[in-house]
Amino acid sequence: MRVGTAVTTVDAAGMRAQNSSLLLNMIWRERQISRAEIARRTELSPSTVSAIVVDLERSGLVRSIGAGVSRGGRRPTLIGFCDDAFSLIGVELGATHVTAALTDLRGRVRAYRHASHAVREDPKGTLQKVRELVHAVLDAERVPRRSVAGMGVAVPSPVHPSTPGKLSPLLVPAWRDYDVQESLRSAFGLPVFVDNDANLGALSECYWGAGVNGEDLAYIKLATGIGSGHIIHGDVYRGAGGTAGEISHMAVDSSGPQCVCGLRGCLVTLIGSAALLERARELMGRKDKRTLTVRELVEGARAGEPAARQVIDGLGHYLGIAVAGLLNLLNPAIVVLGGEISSVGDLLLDPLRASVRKRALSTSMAETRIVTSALGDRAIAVGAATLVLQAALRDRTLFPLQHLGKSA
Amino acid sequence: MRVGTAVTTVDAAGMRAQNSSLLLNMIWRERQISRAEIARRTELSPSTVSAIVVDLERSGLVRSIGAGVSRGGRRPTLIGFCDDAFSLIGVELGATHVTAALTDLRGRVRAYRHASHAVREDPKGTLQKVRELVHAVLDAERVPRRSVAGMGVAVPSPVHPSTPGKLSPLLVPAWRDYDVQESLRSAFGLPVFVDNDANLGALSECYWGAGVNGEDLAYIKLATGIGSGHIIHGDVYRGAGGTAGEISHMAVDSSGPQCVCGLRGCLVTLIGSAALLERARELMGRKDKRTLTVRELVEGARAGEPAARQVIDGLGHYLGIAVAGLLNLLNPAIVVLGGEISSVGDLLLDPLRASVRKRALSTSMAETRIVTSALGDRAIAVGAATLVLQAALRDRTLFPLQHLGKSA
DNA sequence: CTGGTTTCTTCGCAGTAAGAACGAAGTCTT
DNA sequence: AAGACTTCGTTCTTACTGCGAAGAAACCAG
Repeated sequence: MRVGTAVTTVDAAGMRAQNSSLLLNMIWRERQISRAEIARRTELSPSTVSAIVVDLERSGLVRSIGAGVSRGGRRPTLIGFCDDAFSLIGVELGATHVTAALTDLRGRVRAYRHASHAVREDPKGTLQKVRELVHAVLDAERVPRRSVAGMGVAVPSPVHPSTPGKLSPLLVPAWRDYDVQESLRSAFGLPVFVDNDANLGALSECYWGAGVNGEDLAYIKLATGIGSGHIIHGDVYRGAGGTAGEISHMAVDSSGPQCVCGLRGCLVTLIGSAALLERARELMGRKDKRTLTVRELVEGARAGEPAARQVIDGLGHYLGIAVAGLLNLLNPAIVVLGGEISSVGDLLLDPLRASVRKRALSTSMAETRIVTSALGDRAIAVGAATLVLQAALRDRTLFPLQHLGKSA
Repeated sequence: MRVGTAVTTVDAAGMRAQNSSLLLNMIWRERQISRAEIARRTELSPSTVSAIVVDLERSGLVRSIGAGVSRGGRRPTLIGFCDDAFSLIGVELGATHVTAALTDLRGRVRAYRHASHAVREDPKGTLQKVRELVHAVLDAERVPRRSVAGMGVAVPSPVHPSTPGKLSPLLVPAWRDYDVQESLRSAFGLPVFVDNDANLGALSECYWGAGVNGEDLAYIKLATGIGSGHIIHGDVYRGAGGTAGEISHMAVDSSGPQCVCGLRGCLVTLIGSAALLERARELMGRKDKRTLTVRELVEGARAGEPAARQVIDGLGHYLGIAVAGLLNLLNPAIVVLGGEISSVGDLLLDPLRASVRKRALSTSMAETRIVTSALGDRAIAVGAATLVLQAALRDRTLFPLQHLGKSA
């Protein structure tokens, strides 16, 4: 039985590593902070704080950035985090596209590439495409391989904790013989982290979006399928088999339409992109016209088109049933809606909140904020890069050694 | 932003505390293990292991229990955990009853008391009753106050993390001015831990029941209301506001009966005890007879009564919808059903599993076991005591100092 | 009985954080 | 403007921890 206890043994070096991480995290969070303030907050002794800061300075992760305001005595030296000390790579594999982003340690995108590709059907070509895009973003900013801490990859499939590189053979059968993590690790010689796209959307929101200060966050990705990602105690929650958050086939209306999965009224048959566009076409009465896109639906709703508004209202209604269940079950501090359709903002939030209010415990509802994402279409790729950042802030050794010369 | 990193600073004493906890946990888990084996598994040096074991022996938590089998050389001395070193108190507050259990450090009940009481309406009398029952179980085993590590209390209400002693003013308004934790702490001078009953059922299963070896576990309590508790990474998950797992009003059938909450087809209106008994009465055609009990329903189902079987089938059907949603959302390793009705076993599990299979992702379904509880009606009280055990195994200082004399 | 193995303890060593003392750099009062 | 007081950061000593080598004890095999 392994019942939630620290499983890590500690020696002197481990003690230093732990305190060092703690400081690194604090400096990263605060952006600038003095040694004295760190000592006060951590309750570490001033001498210890100084010693660790020297370490961190030597590795190039932090540096002095001038004096702060006095508190009645000598002015403190502010220590700042070096956002540019290392770069991160985030890759997003969608159903039909591949993107790569190069970010700094503050989640800022310094280079970005996008390409359409039949990801599901063509693993080999996809991996080749990824290599091209990653090289492109690295070259665009002339970033040496040495200063990259690692690579995160978002995949459109659940990821089993014990085989992080493998995609689900049921959902993406063509990838059966491919290992995303292994092939990219050997291609670039970098640490590679893989996770589900919705999970990384959640991580992105937790770090750079609406989830700031929130420990427990739920993210719902509205797209072809409906996926959710959950941050619990600041960490992505993956479940025992890595399929936590797969809510496409949650039943919300037993009298709804038949789904390919065999059930009636699955979330995806009611509010998946295909269903929404189909409904919009019906209401607009333009069956003959060429394919409608989500973008057009969003623009229509914003322009006040009744049909588009009606579709969004329906989305809010059904999504509310699922969100209410999620609130009662998980009680997150915040629910963030992502995916292109979420850009309609309040047009979606108003009916959604109304629907949720009717169904959720008033206490859990009162403590939960429901918002739409403000991070845009790069959120997933940035979330992938964030996975590396998160790991490296915990274990400094992930930041490659460099700057071996003494910085007087 | 506090993004899931160790928030604890470490010094030399903290290092020892952490390693000490690690060893204590291992000895507790293994029941008996040699120093050499501990050193191999933890990768701590033999000298360190010996030193810590001396510490633990001095505090009375472990002791030598003879020699083990040789691995080709000197026979190892086995160290065993002293299950009787301290006692734990677990209290359960139900809607209409109060129970108190005295357990050892292995979850064995050494004394148990039960009393009916109008808990919801009478806070003052309830607390008085708790004091009586606790004194009774202590006296029954002649346990001195000194050897009790603490008291856990299960309450029929969500518990907000920041105010653990307060019950929900919405669900239990009469308790507005009472603080369970504070009043019992001052009454007994012991550490008091409070949590929701379903959460503690989950904890109980994780330690003593079906969840052994499972880190992620979901427990569903089938009673007047439907509550669920979740163990995530070995810890009770409470959510941001403490209301995680309140699934009574999860919507599973939009064409179902009207619920007091305003919605149609809430779980509780379909499978709450009242609904099940009502349905059974209808099917049995004995509207005139006196009130049916859950016990009678269980016995009827076991005896093969068609009406009872049909009610259980319906329970399995609806519960399956909720469990499927839970699997897709949280993907636990195991789902445990508790509450009196769950004692029908396979009669419930068969239709439940069939219902779930139709709705859950096949991958998450494949990895999840669904079982009924085997712990009986004391599970919640024992879970409350387990809350203390869990805390004390992490932080040894919760075990009160005694045995100050040298044990040569 | 002898050589090899395993277990556990003892002792010196290295690494870490704590704490006291101190100089440096400001602020504030007079 | 001068001196007292406060805060900041460093240096040095001390205490504690875990590690590793060495050794004693206990056991097995031939």
